Amino acid sequence: VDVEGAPNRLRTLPSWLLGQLSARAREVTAQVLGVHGLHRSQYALLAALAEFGPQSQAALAERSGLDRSDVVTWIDELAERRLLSRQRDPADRRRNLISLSPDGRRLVGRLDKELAGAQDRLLAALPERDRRQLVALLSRALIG
Amino acid sequence: VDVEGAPNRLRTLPSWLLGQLSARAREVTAQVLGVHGLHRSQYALLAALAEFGPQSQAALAERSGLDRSDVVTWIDELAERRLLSRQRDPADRRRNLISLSPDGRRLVGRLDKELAGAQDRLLAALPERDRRQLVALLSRALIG
DNA sequence: CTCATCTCAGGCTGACTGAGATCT
DNA sequence: CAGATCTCAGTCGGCCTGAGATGA
Repeated sequence: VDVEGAPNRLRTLPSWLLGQLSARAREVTAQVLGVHGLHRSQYALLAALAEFGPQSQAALAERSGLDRSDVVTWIDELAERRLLSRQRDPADRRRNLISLSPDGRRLVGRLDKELAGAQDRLLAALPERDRRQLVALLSRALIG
Repeated sequence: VDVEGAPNRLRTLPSWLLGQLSARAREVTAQVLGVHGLHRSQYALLAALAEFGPQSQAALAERSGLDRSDVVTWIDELAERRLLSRQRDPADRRRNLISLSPDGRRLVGRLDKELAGAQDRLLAALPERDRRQLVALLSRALIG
């Protein structure tokens, strides 16, 4: 998409700019994760597991911002690839306790580096200082 | 989505932050336009027409960042509501010349104001100065 | 019984692809 | 002829809803 050729009404509209850049962000991250046969949602799940430890699918859905229904399917795949394990929680047998496997943990480390590279490509036009500024602004807009 | 409860790997990833804020942006703009029975894509078309004048559907697709196939359908609706007119271009009969109607032009003026209000809600946490900074950073990232 | 959790089936939308008809 | 334009049918991925089964 050629942003410069777009009408001023769009080129100056924050919501439109966000949509455009977010679309590019999707592409670069999907590309990186695709190499490992992973979906962006699956990285979110692995990230939540790496940082918060073993937990239920409901907790994972909440922390990764995914829908509980979809978590089922993503976890199915990850379990089959032995990146995590799914076992009934003995303390509450309604729950599945999801735990990252050693392979899963190693993969997260790899993905972190490769995703950092993807951000570099996405924000190639911005110097480091501006990238930090952008992240700060986005965070404040989301949290405030 | 609770951004603060998300894992650090996501909370600090530009692509993820963009995705989150862009999702909210979609909501607020879709809500505003929905009141007028319009889709976000249709506003993009009206904006391109308001700024660049009568033009072909292909030109509209290019400038609004939409797919040529989808433009057909959106224009169908807008034409039926008399917000624009669709007529064969006498100079090149492959083309449809799309022109904004007086009603269409009036509506664009209204939408501009209402969308500005939507941006205010989206970025309520940021003071005016930071909003300009955000727009500048997004533009530079997209253009560079 | 009520509520939480997981699972599955299906719907909806936006973005795209491919092919055909018309015209330059 | 090649190439541009418009149209339509259909696909695909991401996001969501609702209902059922199990268990606290």
